Amino acid sequence: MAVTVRFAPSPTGRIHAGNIRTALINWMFAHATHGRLILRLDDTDAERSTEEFANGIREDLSWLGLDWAEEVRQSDRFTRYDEAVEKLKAGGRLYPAYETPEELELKRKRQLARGRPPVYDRAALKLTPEERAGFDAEGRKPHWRFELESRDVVWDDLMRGRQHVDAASLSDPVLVRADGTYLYTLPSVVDDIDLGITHVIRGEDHVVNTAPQIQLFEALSATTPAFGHHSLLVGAEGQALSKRDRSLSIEGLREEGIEALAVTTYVATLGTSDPVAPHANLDELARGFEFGKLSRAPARFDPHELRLLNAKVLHMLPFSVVAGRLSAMGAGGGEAFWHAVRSNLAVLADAEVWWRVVNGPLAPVITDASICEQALALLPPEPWDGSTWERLAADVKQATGAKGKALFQPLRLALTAREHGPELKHLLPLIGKARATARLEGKTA
RNA sequence: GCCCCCUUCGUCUAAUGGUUAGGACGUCAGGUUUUCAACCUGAAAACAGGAGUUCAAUUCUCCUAGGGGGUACCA
Repeated sequence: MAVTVRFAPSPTGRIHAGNIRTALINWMFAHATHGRLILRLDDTDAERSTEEFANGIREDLSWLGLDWAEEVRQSDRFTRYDEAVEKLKAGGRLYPAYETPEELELKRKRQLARGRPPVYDRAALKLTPEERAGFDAEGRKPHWRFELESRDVVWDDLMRGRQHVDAASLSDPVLVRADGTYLYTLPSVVDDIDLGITHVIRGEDHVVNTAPQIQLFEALSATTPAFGHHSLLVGAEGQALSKRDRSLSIEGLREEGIEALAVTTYVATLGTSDPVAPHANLDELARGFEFGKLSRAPARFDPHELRLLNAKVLHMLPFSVVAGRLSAMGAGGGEAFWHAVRSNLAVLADAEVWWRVVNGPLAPVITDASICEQALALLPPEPWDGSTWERLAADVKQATGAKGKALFQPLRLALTAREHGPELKHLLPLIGKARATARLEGKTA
């Protein structure tokens, strides 16, 4: 059976590095197996879900180059969930409970105080028909719980190996709220069934959820998919990743000028036995993907390391990939320009500075007028190429007797107005004779 | 509180019941580029702690500590 996986964010916020890891693992697995990735928007919570966030998620995924074969949203599928509810009621697995959230909270506190796990006591299961009728007559609306079978639930996790969860230690999950809306559990399972999901790949925060979900698949007479739970990312200090940390949001990273490929490469190789090193594209990343390479320990997401990787990724990007963005920022210059400056960039936007150096206008910095004068006089006729600079430097050296830093620093400052930068050998032909002449004369050009 | 998972250089990790515990990133030093970056070479740098099993434990077992996750009418 063809692999079908899904990435299921809830559009109640923008996605961050941790979500992207889940998305990326799903994408790489689908890609490597020629399977399908479905984007599922878990928007059953109408209060907090917005179209704006949904757009933001699509935008972030697209920017990263993670495409999906199909999109579904849970808010379109309520009739399917209603049908599943009927089936579960008919099977005797769904029961109404009338406790208020406050009452449940109190029960939990009492259990905790006695050193007991806060597991629902199933009081509602012991209600007589008369008692239920009484609550209904009062106008109290029940919420609905799924009655778990008290047994050890076992599955072979794609990343963690054989897992056991004792369902007897779990509360019967609420599937339907008192107001009739759905919680995450049932829609997720019904969607996985209807969409033919073969592998549920998500973060380890869902490990325990898997037990009730497996029982739900069974109660709905469906085949259970394979499950895989990856470890979660933590921050540079080992702390849990916060959804509010903007430096970790995909939007924030993009605004900072980080390359999409740097983000995907970093997140895909972090916490794996592969070195964190630049890759040419997503395909290459997907080719190396194996569940077994993922460590079970949480990995640290360090923005500083990401920036270092970003520079390396940038240095190997071919001109064709950046041409459009360079001209969008007003830096023309073509391939020669790109190759001259790319290894001096930390983020692509830095190219703009060098474009001005090459294209002007630029006010030169004259620190040694006589060297500049000599250079001016010795400027050869165009066309200029990669050897022009070396000849010029040699000629000026001979004419002035200056050498080393005393020779090169004044020329660099006059020609580029800064102390550091790409090799003048590559820069000089791009600057051209007209601008070089003017700058050596101390004029802005 | 209870349950599950995890712990090897600063970071991501490899390997193994007997190894000089390997690699990558970073750091430091040298080279190269008469600048910076890039590049090349080299160096420093780790088995969380304690018991036990064993001729031998980083590796197996237990305990402790630390980290992560779960324990919702969140997802």
